[in-house]
Amino acid sequence: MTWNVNSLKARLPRVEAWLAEFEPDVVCLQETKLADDAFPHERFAALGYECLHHGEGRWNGVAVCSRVGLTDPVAGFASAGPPDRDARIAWATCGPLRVASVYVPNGREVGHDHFHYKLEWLERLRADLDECCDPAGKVVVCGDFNIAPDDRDVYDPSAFDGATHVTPAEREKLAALHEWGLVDLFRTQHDEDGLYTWWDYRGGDFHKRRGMRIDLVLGTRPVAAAVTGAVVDRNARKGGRDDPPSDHAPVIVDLDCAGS
DNA sequence: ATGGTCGCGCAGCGA
Repeated sequence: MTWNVNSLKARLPRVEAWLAEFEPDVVCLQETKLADDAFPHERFAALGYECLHHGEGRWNGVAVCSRVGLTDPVAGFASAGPPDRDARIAWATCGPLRVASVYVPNGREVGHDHFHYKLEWLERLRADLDECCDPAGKVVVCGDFNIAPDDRDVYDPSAFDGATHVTPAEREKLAALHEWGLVDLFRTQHDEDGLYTWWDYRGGDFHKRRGMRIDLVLGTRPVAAAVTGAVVDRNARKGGRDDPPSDHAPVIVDLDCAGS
């Protein structure tokens, strides 16, 4: 499962209730907005999870949590090179899977410095795969990509003309991940449009079904062959002042890992 | 009605 929680501090009761109900084996979180020493390891341990957190405090922050073991943790990019300026990726081995939780830079506006950072960040993610992973192995890269892979992943493509998340430049970087060997696991199960993972808080967008599918679970072909189902839990996007939701919903992919 | 919503943290930025 992957979920951009938009502050784990603000979302902890909701995340705990969700984990207790669905009991996923591997959990990737983004936008924890916590420093490492503020991560509630004991609360996750109480639910059976061992966690790797990579955070900085006010912004960003990612985690990989597992109840099937967690080894070989890497906080940040795994490949050679200078450290990332933000806390946006963490790698760990969970059972048979090599897993990355990623929070791809938003980009802000096309042409903005942050947009170039986004494109370079995606190139660096490809370098992690090239240097540290095998496309014949069982690798999962999931999280908030801040890219809608296709026009069917956006409620109104014309509303995003000239905006980030849909440009050819961003989609080409995503294509480079597919060329390496990653498959969009959700799309192995569902072809239709209108299936989103993020809705703006403003304007009642969630209730008007104005969203985007920008949270992705990518896996190598051996993983794709094991997929038995995939869903977005829209219910987790519901709620009001007494139980405020993240602006993202969790994406769950079921794998049959018998024999691995 | 010239906004609209969050989180962080206490102004205004980032999403």
